[in-house]
This record gives sequence, structure tokens and C-alpha cells, in this order.
Amino acid sequence: MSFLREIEKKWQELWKRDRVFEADPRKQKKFYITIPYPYTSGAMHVGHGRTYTLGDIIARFYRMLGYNVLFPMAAHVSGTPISSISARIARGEEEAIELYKDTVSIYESDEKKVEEIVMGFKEPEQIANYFSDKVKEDLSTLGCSIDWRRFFRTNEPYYNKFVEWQFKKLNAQGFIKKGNYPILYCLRCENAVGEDDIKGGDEIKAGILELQLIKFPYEDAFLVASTLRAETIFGVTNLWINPKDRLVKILIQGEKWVISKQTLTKLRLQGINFEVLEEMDGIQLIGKRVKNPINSKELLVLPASFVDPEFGTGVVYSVPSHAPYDYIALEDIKKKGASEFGISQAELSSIQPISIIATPGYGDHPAIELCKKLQVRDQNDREKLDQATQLLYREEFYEGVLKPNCMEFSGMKVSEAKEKVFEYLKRQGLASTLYEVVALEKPVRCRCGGEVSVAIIPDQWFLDYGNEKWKNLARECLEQMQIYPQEFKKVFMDTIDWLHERPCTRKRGLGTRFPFDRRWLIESLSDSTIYMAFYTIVHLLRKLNISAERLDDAFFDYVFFKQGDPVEVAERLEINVADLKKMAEEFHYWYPLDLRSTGTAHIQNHLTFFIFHHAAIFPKEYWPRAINLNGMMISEGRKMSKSFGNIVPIQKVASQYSVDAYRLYISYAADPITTLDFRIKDLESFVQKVEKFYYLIKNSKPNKFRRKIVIRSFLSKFYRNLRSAFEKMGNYEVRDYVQLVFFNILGDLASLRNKISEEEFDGVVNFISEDWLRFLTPIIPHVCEELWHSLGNNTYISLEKLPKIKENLIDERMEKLDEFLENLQRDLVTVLKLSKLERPKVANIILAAEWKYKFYEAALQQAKGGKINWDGLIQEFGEHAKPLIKKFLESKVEIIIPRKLELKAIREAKILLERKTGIKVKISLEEKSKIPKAREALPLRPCIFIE
RNA sequence: GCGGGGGUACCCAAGCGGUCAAAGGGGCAGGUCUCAGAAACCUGUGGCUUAGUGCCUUCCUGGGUUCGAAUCCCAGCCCCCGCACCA
Repeated sequence: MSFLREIEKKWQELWKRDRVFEADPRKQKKFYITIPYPYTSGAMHVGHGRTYTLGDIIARFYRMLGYNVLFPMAAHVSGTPISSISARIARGEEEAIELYKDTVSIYESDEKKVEEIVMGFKEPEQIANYFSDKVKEDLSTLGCSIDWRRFFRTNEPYYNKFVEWQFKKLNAQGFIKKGNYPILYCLRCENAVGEDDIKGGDEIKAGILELQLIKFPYEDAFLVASTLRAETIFGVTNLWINPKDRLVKILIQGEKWVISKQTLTKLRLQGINFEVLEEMDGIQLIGKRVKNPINSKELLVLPASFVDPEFGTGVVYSVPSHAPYDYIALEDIKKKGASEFGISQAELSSIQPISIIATPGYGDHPAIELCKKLQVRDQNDREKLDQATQLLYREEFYEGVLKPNCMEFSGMKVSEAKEKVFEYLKRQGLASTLYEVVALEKPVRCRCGGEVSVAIIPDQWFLDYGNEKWKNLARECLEQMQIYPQEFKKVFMDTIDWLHERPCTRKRGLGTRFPFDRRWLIESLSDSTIYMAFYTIVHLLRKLNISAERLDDAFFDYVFFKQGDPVEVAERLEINVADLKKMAEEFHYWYPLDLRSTGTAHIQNHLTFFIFHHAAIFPKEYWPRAINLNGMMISEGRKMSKSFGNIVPIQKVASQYSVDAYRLYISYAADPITTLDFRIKDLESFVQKVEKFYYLIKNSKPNKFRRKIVIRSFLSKFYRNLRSAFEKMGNYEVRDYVQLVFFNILGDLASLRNKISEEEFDGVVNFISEDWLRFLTPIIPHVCEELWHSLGNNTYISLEKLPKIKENLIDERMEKLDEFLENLQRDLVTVLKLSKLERPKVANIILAAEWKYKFYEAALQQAKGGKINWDGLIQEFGEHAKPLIKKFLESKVEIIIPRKLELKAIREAKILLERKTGIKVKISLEEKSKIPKAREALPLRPCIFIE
């Protein structure tokens, strides 16, 4: 454990004690930044930490820029995961209990207490409360500069009232709709299930598939087949039924359907009423004749083992030309014969594939081609058949076109015809819809063990993001926003385009009751769109101890829009008008939101909803101003997951390493927008970096130092680094900021250290320390705070302002000379080595003749004016200047340093050069030198000659 | 499939027409310091060369544009993310 831990703890406590980050309206420019509140069902880990650290860095930077910064945080507890975890614990599921014991152990050392807390989790509210406290702790541990007075949970009454109000606002504009909606549903719990309720839910990826049911007239009924490709109805040659299955004839909406018995459950769940008329074996239907609904062609029902009664209706139609399964099954039966079903071989042979789709790269019967290519044996060769089916489906869907034998659909693209044909049949009463569960592994089971199916939920409520009026508002809002990095603006535009109705209510979980139908809860993303407005008043609600009951629409309308009579509203709330006005003022002070900062993953949902809802509810001047995005994080080279054991809690980082080191690492290891690979080993070495920095400043002394060229060069680079860093932060390019402000300066210091005495060095470090610390405070606030105080300050550096860049110390010539000295030293060493002299005595450094400097200067002057008049220069300087033309061009001269300065630099460095090379250095001028090689000397490239 | 982002030396990662054999960090090797180690500091980290230099081969693969390409264009291969109710 590093001593940094103590420093970090100390300053976190002091910040808290002195309420350093509490922000109230002041006569000062404001900056309002938010990061999405975390879902608090567990401990925060390093992955979360990235977004919060980046946000905090920005908040701190703006604060030090002189803004009044509001950076609030809350806990999101709405939704289903907390309740399903709670249910699992209540049910006594070992896995869940162990997991939560581990998690709670991060914060509690007493085993008994852990046990007690976890048992309390049988109540979902306990989980919400416990972890929202812990998240607060985690964020404080990270050093986040949050105004904690404004903290709230999304299941508390004040917030509920606020969410209700906003839904009423949306409804008033017609942005809320009602309708039916298919969901995954557990037959045993009799409840909707989300991904985390499903056994292995994150691996098997259960979803909902919309199947097309096609009704084939059969006697007085319909044999109802299911498909995903209604357009292939033109190529049907026969129907398939598994002879082993049980089928039923049912009465449904005045029709009779024949389907597999297993279909009944699905129909029931999907809200379809029916009556079973009779039950039969599949075998009874084999050999019967039905009619193709689209062209009344007679079709034979044939047996096939690949048909699964669990999937769809257990009846499928056969399109051997375009469906590999159908082709193979047909081949199988032709080989085997079907006399046992009373079907003659002649009849079987007469069944021939009908080609209906033309696809580039394929012949008339692509299914046959593929089966042959993949060498499919028979209909039980599922792996190959599935592969072929998938491939063909994709190819035909995107590339295929219907052939002339497809009635009015001929010439249509398959992707289009699929829906069109289905709609056509539906209009004739010959098609219907059925939902089916899809997953990589079936059957899909709930954690309770029950089977998961699809149910239709009636009276589901939707937010109508498809509403053009609303979309346009959202577009307009986005238009005036800054997105960092700006490439992502397009992603937002696309998202606004494709977003449509979104179900916004749930039957279970935590959250706010839906105001128009209290049986429903508002879904967890829908309740988190404009809550930034709520932060501006929540602390005042608490302070005034207003009863949540009384928070009616008039209250919110007044606070947010200054609508209505404040006296009346205040009276109803039983508060002073002044207090009510104060709340309104506070909102109007902080809004609009200046920056929302979070991961790119949220663009397609949360962030775009955030835009939609702001655009719908608030007037233009209160629309959000900017969004900053960051990428996701992996750990030790792979996705963070419990099973990989690569999730590192923030508390572990704090207790074993250092949060400043973590902050430095997170902001430096990758550009904010790219995926960051977190490696504990790297973090370890960052701890050392921070420690090194600490000692560097700590050991500095206010020694006087002479303004040598190397020191002036360093100071110039120092302020230039700060200046560039400042510019980088303007676009939230945090990584570049860290590189400039931390690593570059450390590197420059390291090379300076070799050039000057220890006393001088300590003095230089001391000289820059305060300015440096201020620039580093947003990144590593704790260490900076500690060092700031150790330098004798007694304010909080977190509240100090960034220093002015000392422009007068930025001097290009000094940097050039410094570089020159470094080159000189390197060259000297090289030449010495290459000279192969047994016993070198003296290194002559001979500066070029004065006229060469004049020549260079004249040439540069002309170059700046556009063109160099070489002939004129030669005339002026004489023939011996001719070789300099080439040299001048080669060395790309940008600045001329007078010889006097060059000489001064070498004289200053003389002792150092001698020490580094172990040889005596003699400085002379070309004019006075007898050494022939001296003629080669050029400005900033003196001749080196070893004797 | 669609949409977005990528493939850079041992690893991570910058660069996005010349100043690039390619910043920075990590690792590794050598050195200074030390009784020794850790830390710190310095040096090296494609190859061959050289009085401070020059050359060759490199930035997924293959083509192209250009006086000039890691950087631009085309094709291919591969990876990641989103595609909807999950927060």
C-alpha cells in the first residue's frame, strides 16, 4: 500500500468537512455538468470509474477556470434487476447469495454483518438503499468533486412526483401512446422476464421473433404453416408435418385451424381466444391435400422429421428451390418412398422444385446448389442445413429479386416482397402473426426453472419517438448542440431517425407509477431523461421539508416555466413565496445543462432520449448545450465479466494502489474515445510515477538560480506545454492534456537535471511548482492538494484558479539553443568514438564566421518575403558563399540565432561537455582558426575537430 | 446484413500526405548508485553502415494515386461496438 492512500483519505475528509464542492447560484459564470447516475445494484468497479473520472476532471478543470461549477450525482434504482436479484436471494439461490456476500464484503469486514445485510436484500429497497450509499462512497473515494446535497434515489417520492409531472407534459403533447406489445414471459412466475431473469441470459441472447402464419385451406379448415419468408409462397410444392406430432383442430375467431398441440400455449399467451375441437396424430394428415392460398394450387402434405412441433405452428410449407431443408427432405422421401402413407412414387416424382427468386451468383435452384456444395447427407444433418439456410436467407434477402411467376410481386426485391406478400395475404384473411422465442439455445428457461415464452401485453404504454413533430424537435435540439468528438453527431442523427415507439412501462421493478394507469411502473430509461433539472431543486425541497404529496403540477410548472401564481403555489405547499421563488431562480440559474459526459454506448438510447425529452419539455434556451463521449473499458485484455474474474472494484484500487494513480492512468492509457484496456500491472507503475512526482515537488527548495540558457529553455517549454494542454482541454482531449502536463514536463525536467546543479534544479522545480500543481489538480487532485499545502499555502488548490501562462518566458531561441547544445554533446561523443584516436587530447569547437550568420539571416529574410534572390546574395557576400546555398536549404532554417548567443551557450555548457566526454574542450572562431576543417562550420553547427 | 469504430514495433498506444525507423507509457536488456535488492537515474530496444553520416526493410494483405504514403483511393482478410426494452 502506498502512502498516497493516507493523503487521499485526508483530503477527501477535509473536502467533505468544508463542503468544498457545494455550488450555489452566484454572480459568476456557471458551468453545469452531469454524468448519468449509476444503476446501484452493486459495487462500482474500474470500468465505471473511467466515465466518472473523466467527468470529474472536466468539472475540476472548469472550476479552476473560474466557473461556478455544478457537478451533482444521484442513484438510479429504477427497473427490474434489483428486484430480480432480490427475488433470487429471497428464494435462497446460493449463487446469488454468495455473489452478494462477496460484494458486500468489499465494504464490511465483519462476516456476521455481511450475512445480515445480504439477508436484508430480500427486500429490493434494501439493495437499492445499501448500494446507493456505497456508490456515494465509491465516488467520493475516487475524489469526485460532487455537490452531495443534491443526491437522491430514483424511487423516492420527490423524484416520483417530478417524473409524473414530465409524463403529463409529454402526454399533453400527444407523445405517449397505448398498444399491444410482445414480451418474453415466464410461464411459471407468470411474469415478464428480462435478460437477467433468464438462465444464462447474457450468453444465449433470448429474443423475440415475429413469425408469419400462412393459412392453407384444407377441407373446412386451414392448415396453418409458419414461416419467416412469406414471399416464397409462390414456390411451394408441398407441406411438411412431423408424423410423430400431436395436432389439434381449433375454433378461432370463427375459423378452424389445424396446428401442433404445442402452439396452443403460445396462442393463449398472445391473447388469442380459441376452442379445441379435436385432437389428432400428425400421421393422420400425411397424404392429405391442401390448397395454396395464393393460387389455389393443390398441394400434398408429406412427412418430415425435421419439423419441430415446438417451433411456430409445427406446420411448414416446402420450397425446395430456395430452402435447403425442404429440398433435402424431399430428396429423402423420394428415396425412401411414402407408400405407407398411401402416396405413390409417381406422385412423389411429380413434385419438382419451383424457382421463384433470381439471385446473382446462383442458378435457378440455390438450395440445391448449396446442399450439393456443402455435401448435406439428409435432413438430420442439421449443422450444415442451418448453415446453408442462413447463408441463403441472407443472400436472397438482400440480393434476390422475384421472378415473373410471382404475380404482381414479380421484379420486386425480396427484402421488400417479404412484407408486401404477407400484407397481401393478410388482407385476404389468409395470414396472421405469431411471436416465437429465439435464442442460441432452446428451450429458454427462467431462473426459477419455468419455461420462457412470448406473451402479448395489452395496454402497454409507449413513448412515441416515431412522431415526426417530436423527431423534428429533437433534430433541432441536436443541431444546436456540440458533440465531442464531433464525428458522433451523425450517429445521433441516425438514432433520431430510426427511433420509434418505445414501451415505457413495466409491470414490476422499482420506479415511479405511471400517472395514467397506476398498475404500471415507468421503465428505467424513460424516467431518466431530464432529471438534470431536478438536481437544481432537490436539496431545497429537502431543506424546506416539503411534503412530497403536495408537489403538484402547478409547482413544477412554476419552478421550471415561471407559470402560474407563485403565491397560490406557495400557499398550497405551505412554504414562503420567497422560498418557492428561490427554487425557481436556482433552476433558471443552472439551466441549460452545459455538458453531459458519458460512454458512447448510451448514444442509441439514453442520450438520444435525453435530447428528445429536453426538446419536448423545455423551451429552446434550456436545451442542453453539449455532450462529451468516452469509450468503454476492458480489463486484462478481455471484456469485464464475473467469470473472467477481471472486475476490479474501485475500493480495491483505493486501498491497494492509489486513486490518483488510477486517475492518471485512466486518463492517459488511451484516448478518451477508444476502448481502454485496464491492466493492474500498469496501474502499479503509475503509483510509482505519482510517488516520484510527489517527492520531486516535496524536495524542491526555493533556491536562487541563474537564468542559464538551458533553464530558460526549460521554462519556455514548460509554459508552452501548459498552453497547449489548455487548448487540448477545450475539446476534452484529456489524454493529450495529461501527456503535455505530466509526462512531457517530467521528461523535460529529467533532461534538465543532467545539465545543471542539484541546487539549481531544486530551485527550478520550486519555481514552477505552484503553476504546475494547479494544472495537475484536475487529474491528481489529492497529491496536488497535499503538495500545495506543503508549499505553505492554506487554501484549497481545488478552488484555486489555473495560472496565467507566463508568455514572456516562452522563448523559441532558448529552446533552439538548448536543442543545439544537446546535438553538440551527442555529436561530440559520436565524433570522439569514430575518430578512433588512441589518446584524444582536445576537442576544438569552432564557430562559423560571422559573415555566415549574416548570410543566413539575409536568406531567411528573403525567404519570408517569398523568393530568395540567390544571385544577389552571392554578389553581396562573394563566391565563397555559394556552397552555403545548399546547406541553407537542407537544414530548413527557421530562426537565426546570433553568434554571440551561440557562443554564450557553448561557454555555459563547456564544463558539462568536458565532464560528459572526459576531454578538454577548446572554443574558437573560424576567423581565428588555423584548422582547415573549420571552414565547414555553419551557424548552429560548429566544426568539431579532435586533436 | 445494416450502421459506427478499428488493425502501428515484445505489449498498450499516439501519429492520419513530406520534418516518421514512427511521440508517450509498459516490458525487456545493459549501466550508475548499493553489501545486496527495491526504488531512482541514464542508455539501448528493425538491420547494415559513418568523423557528427548514408542506405536497406518495416505501420493487416494486395493493388493504385503522388516527385513523395503508416497517413489518400480501391479491393480483400480480420477484430470490436450498436441494431431496441437491458440498465
